[in-house]
Amino acid sequence: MTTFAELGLSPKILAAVDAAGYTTPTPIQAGAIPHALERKDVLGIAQTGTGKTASFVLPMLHLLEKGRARARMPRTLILEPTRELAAQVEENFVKYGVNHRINVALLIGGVSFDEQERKLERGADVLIATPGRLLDHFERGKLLLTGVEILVIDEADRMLDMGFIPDIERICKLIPFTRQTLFFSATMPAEITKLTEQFLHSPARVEVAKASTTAKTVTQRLVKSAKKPWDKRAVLRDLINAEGDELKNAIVFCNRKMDVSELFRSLVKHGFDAGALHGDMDQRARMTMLSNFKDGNLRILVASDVAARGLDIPDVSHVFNYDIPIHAEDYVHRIGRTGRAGRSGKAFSIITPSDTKHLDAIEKMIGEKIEWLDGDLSTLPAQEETEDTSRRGGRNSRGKNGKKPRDGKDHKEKQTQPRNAEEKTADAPVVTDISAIDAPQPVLPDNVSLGTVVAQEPVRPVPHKNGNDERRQNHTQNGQQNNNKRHRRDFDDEPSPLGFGDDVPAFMLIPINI
DNA sequence: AAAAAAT
Repeated sequence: MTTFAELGLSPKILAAVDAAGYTTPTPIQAGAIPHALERKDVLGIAQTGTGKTASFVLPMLHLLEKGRARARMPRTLILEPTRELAAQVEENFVKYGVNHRINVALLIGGVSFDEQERKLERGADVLIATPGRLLDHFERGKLLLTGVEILVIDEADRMLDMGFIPDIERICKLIPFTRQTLFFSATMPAEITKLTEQFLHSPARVEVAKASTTAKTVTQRLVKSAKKPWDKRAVLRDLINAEGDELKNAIVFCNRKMDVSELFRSLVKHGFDAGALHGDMDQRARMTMLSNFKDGNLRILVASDVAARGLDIPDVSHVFNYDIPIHAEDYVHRIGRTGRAGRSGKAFSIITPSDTKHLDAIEKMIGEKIEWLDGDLSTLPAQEETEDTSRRGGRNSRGKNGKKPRDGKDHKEKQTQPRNAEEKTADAPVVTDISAIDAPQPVLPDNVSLGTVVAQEPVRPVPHKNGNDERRQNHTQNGQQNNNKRHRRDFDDEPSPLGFGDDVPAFMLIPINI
């Protein structure tokens, strides 16, 4: 079996790898590193969790040992689809670069430009960036890409999903033809193949066996539930409680950011050690949540698919699909967060009657039927509910009289009853303001989870620019860094209006059909 | 039925 020493890496790097506790390269590392050291282009086809990051970080460190960076002219560039992934790659440079003197700059959105600019000015050996912020710096003239010797494009298929390909093409064209390109993708759809033909020069193709779609070490179960949020939340709480001490830490996936916030607040209210992670949260809160979870200071992380792929969170004991993913491949990515490195893991998916289509697609894709934990949907107690009130009725009632739905009679008994029952059991510290999730947070001691701290230190409201505003609105501590794309309601223990509440402008009540 | 990413 190959060792790292045989790959041709410098002594400094070997020492760092050794110190990090690694002795044997993974297949993608053994395959890609020698080619990368020969300055050849590499096309790496590998899933996350295969040691892909080190397969470009290590040879990059080797090649950076000669020469120095000049101001505003980074020597290497790594493109990542999400901010968390970019930050994770930076951590790898810290880990493997302990014996090197290299400047690394992380260019991601959601944080201030100043420090990023300072690092560019000082001369960066390695630039790790998400496409948007990189182009932003470029357009501001803070950055010259003409000195880039190595370009890494990571998670290319995900970049495609996210609509980044035009940005990637643009960035590639700004970098000299003579560069070396290391290109990684988990899958090779036609668009990605086209991109590699365009930007790679006779690449060495390194493909590692696709980790069997769902690791054998993961126990998968389906759990039936009625479709109302409070039903699903109760099912989830029962599941978590039933797992007891076996559940060391868990990621709970929701399909929508709003549901992440809602479920997070509900779990905290019910006394669970929970945190939230989604793309509309303030960047600092995102980072804090993730690092607390990684460090074991947070037991349950409720997340959108921002956490589904690539994030290196070792040793997650449980994954819950609070919502079954809409795209079958996301199921594999999500449950792949557990059962890593041969450890055992459990993945529970909550299934409601309207989820059967997506479930079928998932089972078809993974080529197996997933077992039900406690009887399939046919054993679900009948719901006397029909189409009427829950969605359309509720919305119309608000539209017509402009009242909050909780005041009206439109809500059935059935709907308010269980919700109240749930609320009564609340005994945990309560997060008093939704902006606590979305606004900048004070720096927290490492051993304190964000969920707990925000309960003690609610974010103070800041007056609106116009001063006279009594309506609820988003507030941040200093007016900057508001990533919210839509109005967020305050957290007040009650179902509250999602829109303007009582202040709906007349024109907004005109029905539209698009 | 969504999420992600520049502001």
